[in-house]
Amino acid sequence: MVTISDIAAALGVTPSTVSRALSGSPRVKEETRLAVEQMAAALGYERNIVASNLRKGKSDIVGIIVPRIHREFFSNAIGGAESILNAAGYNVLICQTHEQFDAEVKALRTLRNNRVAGVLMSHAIGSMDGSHILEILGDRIPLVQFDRVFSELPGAKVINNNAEGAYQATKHLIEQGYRHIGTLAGYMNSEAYAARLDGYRKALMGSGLSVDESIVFYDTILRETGFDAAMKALEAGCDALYCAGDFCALGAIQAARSRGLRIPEDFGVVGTADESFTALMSPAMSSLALNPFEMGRQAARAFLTGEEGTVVVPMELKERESSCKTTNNNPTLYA
Amino acid sequence: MVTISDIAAALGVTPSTVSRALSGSPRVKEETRLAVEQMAAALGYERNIVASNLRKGKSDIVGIIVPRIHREFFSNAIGGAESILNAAGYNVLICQTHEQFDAEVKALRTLRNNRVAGVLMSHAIGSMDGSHILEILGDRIPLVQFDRVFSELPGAKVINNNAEGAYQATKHLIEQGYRHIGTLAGYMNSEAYAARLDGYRKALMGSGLSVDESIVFYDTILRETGFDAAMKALEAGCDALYCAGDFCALGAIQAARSRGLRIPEDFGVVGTADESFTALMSPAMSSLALNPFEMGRQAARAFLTGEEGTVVVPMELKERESSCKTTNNNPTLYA
DNA sequence: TTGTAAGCGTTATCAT
DNA sequence: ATGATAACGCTTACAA
Repeated sequence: MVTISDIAAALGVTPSTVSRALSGSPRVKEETRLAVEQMAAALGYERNIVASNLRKGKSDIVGIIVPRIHREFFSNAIGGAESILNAAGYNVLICQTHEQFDAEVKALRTLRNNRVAGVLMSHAIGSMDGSHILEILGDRIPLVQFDRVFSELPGAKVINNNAEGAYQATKHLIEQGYRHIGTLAGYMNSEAYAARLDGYRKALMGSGLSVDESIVFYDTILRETGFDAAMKALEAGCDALYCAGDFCALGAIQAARSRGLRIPEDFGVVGTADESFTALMSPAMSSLALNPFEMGRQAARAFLTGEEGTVVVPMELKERESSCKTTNNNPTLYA
Repeated sequence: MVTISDIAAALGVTPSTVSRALSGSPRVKEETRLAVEQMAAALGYERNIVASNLRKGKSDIVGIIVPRIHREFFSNAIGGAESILNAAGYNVLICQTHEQFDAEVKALRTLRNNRVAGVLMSHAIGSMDGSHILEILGDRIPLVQFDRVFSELPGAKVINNNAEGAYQATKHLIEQGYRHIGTLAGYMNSEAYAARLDGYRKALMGSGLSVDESIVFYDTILRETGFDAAMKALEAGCDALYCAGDFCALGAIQAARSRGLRIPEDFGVVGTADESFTALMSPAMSSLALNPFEMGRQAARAFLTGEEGTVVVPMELKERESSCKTTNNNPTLYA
């Protein structure tokens, strides 16, 4: 591997001059800068970033920790962060925790030991609080939390406006004529799910409908548990469900079908996350989109600017067949 | 940040001793090793991997270059590679090319300049050959190509047995009673698609059916182009299509439905890639799975062992509703 | 404008 | 078993 010393030797100057020339310092004669650049090209020189980073005491790598990259939400969030970070000259080191506390600790240590410039993270379900994050990163490595955040930690945060989104989704169901609307609410130890339940309640109350706690179902985010909860909801006389996830919403649709109900005529469903299958299935499922790409962008931007506030990214209701018995402006993709 | 010198000073020994103690050298007295370890823990020391790597002239980072991480195939392949590499003490730096040659060159340079231990890659559609790869990585950074490979490059390769898989998929359609089977074949400048077409042809010929070139459609991998090609196939009297992708297969199903045909009774479809929507839609789509997780694992293993051969990962036909007019052992998820 | 020299934190080669 | 020293490749005061 050719180094700046090789270039210096070939030109009869010192490594410092070469270093200055290559890093665009003004304290170099135009003539020598040209000579250095030409020689560098001729020898096929490429700066050793490892050495450069060691000397400068900083890194061009930003670590991103997520539960699993194959979840669309996270891969899109990573894509959004990357688009901003690459443009700013940073590279991205991605770690998965598979929702496990131990893996999260290991990832944090790895990033710290690699002296990354910063960490963007969405914590594992297995992490009950953020004390380990603070302890490992210290106050030298900036942290930006997104989606799954520990409010008690300092630093920037990027979250969705879950309450507002769920409010809109529920209001949409009301406007479509559904009158006994339940919810698959998810896990209440997650701030995001709690906020969605809040929005659901506010929408009902705001429309003069009562909140029936017997059709609020907790801890249901999988298709299977969504199916079971929806069966109970049907027995309780529900005619629609706002679901805090897409997979449990899918289960709800299957449950309604197993009872011979038509969707959306007899039963309405809105999911959350806008997973790609929701638009492809038949009937196409309405879903509250999380805008992960934008969340990733905002997280990256917060890292770059160093602003420590909380950024709220709007959600967007995708109205499709499964909840539109009145209007049908978003027909299924199936002709 | 606490360094080995701090530990050394605190114990009245030299940095060399501390370094040896911490890296498990046998040339350290058990007693001092213990003292060093305790002091390291007490001071909260963590090895500076950047410095270590510079000195050792190697890195614990493996670069992975893919077109886009949000494609399920690639995020799963990355997951597979990561599972092996993390266990072996490596970390993973992920770069996306968005299918563009320029971005691929930039990614290769970034990884080279970071002196990564190796590169696992699946090249962009925009890369017409692999000369830039060889030129940038040289022979110092080991390269493993997976899925999209340039055969002419040296080094390890991991590919699917596309010909065999497409053969099985087409044979399955024949066994289900379809008799005029066309194909949406994809791009012939990709070795993977060419091999699939080959398998399709062999299956027809092996069953005594003739290959009708008028129902072999090229350059169709999107839903939209799949729809258009399928319409032509229907006019030509096709009763089934083997599709070299899942999205064009979705288009084909939509085309058949738009003509009032029932699936699978009147028209059979098999896609390729086993995208998750295929199992969720109705009718559930049969698809030839690519086993991306296993491909990632094999790519990582090839890097670790240094073996330079070509590993062939088997594909797996997922028989679902869209192609099973005889048997229906894989009903749709909708009850 | 360029050179000198020190140092980032670690590890390897000597020597003791 | 430990210490002294140099070196990995680069950057940056400081000096000239």
